[in-house]
Amino acid sequence: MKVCDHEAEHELATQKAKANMPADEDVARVAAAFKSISEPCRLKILFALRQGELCVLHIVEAVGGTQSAVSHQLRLLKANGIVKSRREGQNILYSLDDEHVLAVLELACAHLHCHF
Amino acid sequence: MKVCDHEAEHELATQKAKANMPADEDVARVAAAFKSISEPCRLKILFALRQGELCVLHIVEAVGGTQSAVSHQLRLLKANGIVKSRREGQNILYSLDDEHVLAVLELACAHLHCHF
DNA sequence: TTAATATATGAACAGTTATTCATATATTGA
DNA sequence: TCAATATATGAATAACTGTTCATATATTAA
Repeated sequence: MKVCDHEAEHELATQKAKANMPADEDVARVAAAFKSISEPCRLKILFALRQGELCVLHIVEAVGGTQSAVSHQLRLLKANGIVKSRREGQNILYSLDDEHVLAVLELACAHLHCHF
Repeated sequence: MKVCDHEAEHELATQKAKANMPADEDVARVAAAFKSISEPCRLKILFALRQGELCVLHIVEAVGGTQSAVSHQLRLLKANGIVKSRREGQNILYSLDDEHVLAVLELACAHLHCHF
């Protein structure tokens, strides 16, 4: 069954692409991670957390929106391993989960020729 | 107006977070870029293109789904600067836009402790 | 224990998005 | 020019997701 007119040349690349395709379940994990940082509201939270730990109301102050909305978004970010949190008295302090998060942010900005 | 009980300590971080927050328009661009690589179908396309240039029907073969769905997704990826394309005869050959794309993919996998 | 502060969460609605279907455009060979 | 192959796209529907509102939980101070 012919697929296109350059079968011979690209057959190998197609075979390799199929062979190296991660399992659906792994693709879903990566997709979920990216999805969690793909909404403006959540992305703003990450930009805010570049400064270090912040409690929820300070995040609300920095990114705008309601306490409830920010809290929902923080839960999603945490569930996807993008941020982590610890309690300190009445406050929950959030921070970026690890250095990968900041690195991905910076790569994306470089790709888009941004500088912040 | 008191926000929480550690005002003094974190006041500075909050101020810096607000001062360094990119403009809404820039946040939206970054968000759009991440959103375009946050769906399993589109992510599979990127994984396939790690092997190099592939025509549409070969991509369809590698990632599954219909020709139409893949074509719609490719358009989105291209509009967001994630992939590029060139015509060769009857075929359109797609490839990753630049090295940042692969780097982001690899960082994400590292973050999730994947190895592919 | 009671009041105040900080954070989290369930349900519902509104807006967004992926897929499908039918069809259109573009290139090539006969 | 006609047929075949490869790719793209508009419209419609179905599924998903973010926000809001009301309320719940947790910590601290009095």
